[in-house]
Amino acid sequence: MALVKIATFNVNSVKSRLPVLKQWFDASEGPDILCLQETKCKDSDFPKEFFEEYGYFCTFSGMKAYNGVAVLSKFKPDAAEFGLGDGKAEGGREESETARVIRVRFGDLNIINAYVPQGKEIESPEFPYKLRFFDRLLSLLERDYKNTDKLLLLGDLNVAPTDIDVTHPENKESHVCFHRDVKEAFFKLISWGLVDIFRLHRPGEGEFSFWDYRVKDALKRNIGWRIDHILGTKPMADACLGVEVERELRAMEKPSDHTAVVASFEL
DNA sequence: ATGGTCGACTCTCGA
Repeated sequence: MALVKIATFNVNSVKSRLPVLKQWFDASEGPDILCLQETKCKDSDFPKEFFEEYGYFCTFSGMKAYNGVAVLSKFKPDAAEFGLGDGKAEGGREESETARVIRVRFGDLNIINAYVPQGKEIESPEFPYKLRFFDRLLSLLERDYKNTDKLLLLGDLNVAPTDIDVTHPENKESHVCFHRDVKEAFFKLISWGLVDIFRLHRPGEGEFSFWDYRVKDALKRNIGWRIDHILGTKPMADACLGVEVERELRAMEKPSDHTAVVASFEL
């Protein structure tokens, strides 16, 4: 049995976020497993050495300018896979899908780090693509895992599933991260056998992971969204001791618009 | 309050 801290953080460019990450790692021990999204750099540019100095093994898959995911871990992964693995990437989207999903296994612990497409606008082709992406995540769970496995699905899922996950739900019904169709897709995924572990430990209002750069004093006024998620099977929910939202990272110089969410497990 | 910024890459797009 050991305490294992597992985190998700949309960094909006890993290279520009190194000072924030450095302060975080220096101030505390740093999570044991850190899932990043929107690293925005190709694999040859990934700042591997930075993370290795803090004792992390690096598993990453990126592309120039957009998307990109990474799993930094204090344990060496036993296996790693990229993308949804269903051979169904639509024309021209192969590269971006590989840069949106990483699956890593440590013994019997399975981690899926996902950056779900944002969806642009309801009337755009990107929105139905986003909905299909959720369906394909569900197919991946059905295909490769059991809901009795130790499994976490975490990352920027670009959906605020309930009214308390946004600041003003009444005017967000046509937002791609709050439309009923995307909430339905989220709950369909959940119903496979996942628990919203973040929400389980933080049931109150005002628990957000993202504060838009464009909203004046968004962090101070706490105008945000809960779109970064830590979902897990029941064995993982049972093993979770607590969840922390690292608001201080969002308050630092040159923050990401998202912050890190960290769950502690007794595994 | 996705209006207002930020990051990557050419100046405009994506979030």
